[in-house]
Amino acid sequence: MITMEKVFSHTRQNDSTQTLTKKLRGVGLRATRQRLDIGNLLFSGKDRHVTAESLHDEAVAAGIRISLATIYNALNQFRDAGLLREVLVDPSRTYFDTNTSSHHHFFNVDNGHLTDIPHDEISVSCLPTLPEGQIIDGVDVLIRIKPDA
Amino acid sequence: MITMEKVFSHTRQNDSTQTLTKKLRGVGLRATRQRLDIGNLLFSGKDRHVTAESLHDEAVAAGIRISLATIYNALNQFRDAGLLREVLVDPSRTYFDTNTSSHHHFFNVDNGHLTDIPHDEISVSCLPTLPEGQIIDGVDVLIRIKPDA
DNA sequence: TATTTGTTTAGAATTATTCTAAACTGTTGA
DNA sequence: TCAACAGTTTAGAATAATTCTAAACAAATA
Ligand SMILES: [Mn+2]
Ligand SMILES: [Mn+2]
Ligand SMILES: [Zn+2]
Ligand SMILES: [Zn+2]
Repeated sequence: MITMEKVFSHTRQNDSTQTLTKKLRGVGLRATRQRLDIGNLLFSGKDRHVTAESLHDEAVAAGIRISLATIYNALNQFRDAGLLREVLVDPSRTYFDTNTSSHHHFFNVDNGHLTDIPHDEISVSCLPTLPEGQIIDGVDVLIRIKPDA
Repeated sequence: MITMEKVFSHTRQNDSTQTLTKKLRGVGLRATRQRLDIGNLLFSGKDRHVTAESLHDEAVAAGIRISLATIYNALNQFRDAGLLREVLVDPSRTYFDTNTSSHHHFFNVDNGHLTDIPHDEISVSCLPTLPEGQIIDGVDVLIRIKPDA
C-alpha cells in the first residue's frame, strides 16, 4: 500500500520525528537517522533507564540497523547535552536515565532494576557544611532494596 | 642493631599485627603476610577510601612486594567479610571504604576525592513506599560538589 | 614433620568502553 | 539544486579495569 507518508517521505515527517529533530538541533546535534531512531526508543513512552547494551539489543530487535559504537556515542552526547542523566548503581555498567529532573532511585539488588523515586517523595536534610569554596553539583539518593526475608 | 622484635620475629609480633590477625581469623581468612600488609595500610590510621590501583601504588611505594591481583583478591574478600564497604562514585573504578558504618559522602567531581558525611549529619526522610515484598538493603547519599563559580 | 587446604601471582582472558580512520550524510550557501 | 564542508557512523583495533587459570607457595593441622 502506498501512503502519504511513504510518498512524501523526503519532505514530510511525522510529529514525533519533528519534535525529536527540534530537540536534537536545540542542543547542537544533527538529526541523523540513527539519533532519531535512538530518540524514538528513548523519548517516546514513559521514562526509562537503559544501558548501551540493552538499548542496542532493543534497537536490533526492532530491526534498526545501528552499531554499538553509535549507541555509545549518542548516549554520551545526549548526556552531555542534558537530554539524559547518568545513574550510578552498578560498577560494571553505565546506566542512562531519560528522566533528567531531580529525582532518586530504588535499586533492586536482586534483579538490577531501577525505579524512580519522585523528588517530593524523599527529603534530604543537608546539615553538613560543605568543604570550603565548594558548591553542590547534585545530590543522589540510592535506596538499595532486596526481596523480603 | 639487634632488637627483641628482630630476635623473636618468628614468635612475637607487634600489637597491630596481633589485632589484625584476630580480625582476619575472625572472618575466616588466614593471616598471610600480604593480607597483614594490606591491613596495616588500611586499618592503621584514620578511615580511608581507596581503589585497587591506588592501594597497590601505595604498597609499592612502601616497599611492600605484592601483586595487583592479590590486592583485588584482598579488597573483594575484605568487602565480602564486612571489613570494607564498596562505594559507588565513579563508573570507571571501584572505591573501597574502611568506614563500614552507615554514612554518606561528598564526592568532589573536580579531583575525585571522597569525604565522609557522618551518619547524623544528614537525614533522609524515606516517605516513598517500597515496592511490594521488598525491604531496604541500604541507603546511599552522594553529594557531588565542585569548586565555587 | 607430612599432609592438606588456602593463598599468591604471572600472565592470559574478559568485558565495558573508547579510539581510529575511512566511508558516508546532513547542512548550507551560491 | 547542488557542491563543499563539517559532522557522523562504523568496523575493527585499542584500552583499561577486573577476573581467571593454574602452578608455586605458605599456613594450618595432626
Ligand atoms: Mn562514561
Ligand atoms: Mn567488583
Ligand atoms: Zn530515574
Ligand atoms: Zn566513607
